[in-house]
Amino acid sequence: MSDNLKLAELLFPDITQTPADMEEKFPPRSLKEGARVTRLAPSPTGFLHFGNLFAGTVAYKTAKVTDGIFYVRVEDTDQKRKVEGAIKVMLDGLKAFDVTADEGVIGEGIEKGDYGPYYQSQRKDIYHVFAKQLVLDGLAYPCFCSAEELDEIRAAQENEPIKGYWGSYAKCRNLSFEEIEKNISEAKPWTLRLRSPGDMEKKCFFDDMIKGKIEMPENVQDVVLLKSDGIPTYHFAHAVDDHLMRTTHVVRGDEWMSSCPIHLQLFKCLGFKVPKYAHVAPIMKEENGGKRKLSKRKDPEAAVTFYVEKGYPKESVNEYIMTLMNSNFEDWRKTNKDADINSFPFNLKKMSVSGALFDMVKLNDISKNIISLMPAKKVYDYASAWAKDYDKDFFELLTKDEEYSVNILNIDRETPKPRKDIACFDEIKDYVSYFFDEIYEKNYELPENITPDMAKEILEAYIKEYNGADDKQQWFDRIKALCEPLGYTPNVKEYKKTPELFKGHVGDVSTVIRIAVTGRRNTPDLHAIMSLLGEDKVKARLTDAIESL
RNA sequence: GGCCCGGUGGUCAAGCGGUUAAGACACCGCCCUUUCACGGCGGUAACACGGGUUCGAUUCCCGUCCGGGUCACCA
Repeated sequence: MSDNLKLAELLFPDITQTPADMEEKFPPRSLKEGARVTRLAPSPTGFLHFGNLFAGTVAYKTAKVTDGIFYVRVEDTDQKRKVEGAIKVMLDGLKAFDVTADEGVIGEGIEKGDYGPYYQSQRKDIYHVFAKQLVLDGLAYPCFCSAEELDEIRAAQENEPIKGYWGSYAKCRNLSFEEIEKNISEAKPWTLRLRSPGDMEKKCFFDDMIKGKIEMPENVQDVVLLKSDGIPTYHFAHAVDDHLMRTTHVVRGDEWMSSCPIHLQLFKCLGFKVPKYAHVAPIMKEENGGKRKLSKRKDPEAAVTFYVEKGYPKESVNEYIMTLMNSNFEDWRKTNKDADINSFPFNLKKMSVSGALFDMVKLNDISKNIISLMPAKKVYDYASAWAKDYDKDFFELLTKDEEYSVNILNIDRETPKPRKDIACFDEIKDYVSYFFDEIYEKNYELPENITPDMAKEILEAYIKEYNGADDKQQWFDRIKALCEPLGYTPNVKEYKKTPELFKGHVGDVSTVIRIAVTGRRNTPDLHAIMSLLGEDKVKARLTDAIESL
């Protein structure tokens, strides 16, 4: 019995299956030519970062445009970082923006597909099959170094160009079988390390779908494959899982770029075909003129829940993400106004190589456009669904009289040039507040050229003339008729020519009325507002204004 | 520090040997207008720097500077 064989049996006595068994159990997928298999592999930290959504969307679209498979795998190999309910937070966040998995972890504790389990913590035996094979091939060995010893090694490597467990620093690399056997019998904890066949003089290459051709020195580090608890490190799990789950395109953050030499080597040692890589640049945030990654701690917008809580429609966030992903998306959208976002020909190769700054103003612009194009009923449905979860009181108010609310939201909507006032549903309460006495806040602050007496004079005259049954033309004619007797002109142009002849113009008169009725100087179409409010309420407000001024 | 990657207006970005260097957001002005929006028209504003290669470089090469990533029994 060779030493490798003895060692393999010593380390993995219970593993009887072979890599060939695994190949048979998880055969290549029969998908049509060109179909890509992608995945999102988050670790369950209880926080879904915008970057996860972003990378997830990239992976999702990549699969969708090729009629492939997008699956979710949970990378829960770090026991120390486990958080209760994390899976739900993650899946809810993805689902809120239509990133839904075809396979893998599709719900808390719910898995779908033939390539599972999709929780890494449940794949221990699978990893061990390949770990054992590596030992058999002389490509892996147990390491008994303690954390302290590892620290010492690091400390000794201050001036070494290549750090880590390699070369003469790899103390356990050449332990004899007897030494190992002794350590094991003494129950010393061990990790399994790769016996790296790398040559630091040689380069390794790969062609990244986003970054292009990359050349790096080969890996020479004897990286840890299995931690002392027997659970694999990211590197090892990545190789085994993405191979066995038949991932064709590994979409992940570009912080992984630098470990590619390790991954390439691992695939080679395991006899796996290397998948295509697509390393996505992170979304950045501006700070003191510099750039840094969107930070979970500092930036509320780093959390996907932020967009849900603010009430951004999923369409808005998705469109914004698309503009960041493929900058030709905006042009496409311009010529395909009503097309389903999924019919956009997303192209991995058009992804930006470096990280884009997150632009809230742009998101708002996109969102305003999208909401402006929605029918009032849809805005109502979205807004009330949002309010139900995030503003209970407002929800009651908004849904008390659906027709009334829909009509409010319909002002200046469904026209060729709809208003673009609302970016997220969180803004609606304020936007419509003057329609509801319960939340209406009066504010009679007048423009500088209008004194309270002038305003009072206008309102007193107007309240006598006001008729709730007027159509828009009649309504405005009546306001105009008010002008001259009070010393204003109904003609704005005339006023601009000879302002000294008048106290003001129709605009001033209607502004006073607007303020009295809505408590604001700027609103959408006043006639529509007053019609919705109804004669009684309008009169009450006018009266109140006259008394308060 | 070693190794990677990147640097076109304030932002997102087309262009990749010869262009008046697109477009979008933001900003400014004008028009429209009872307010605010919307819409229309116009405008300000960019190839990090220094060397090459070339008839010609934003585009190719080298260096500098700047920015980002990474060097764990974390992912």
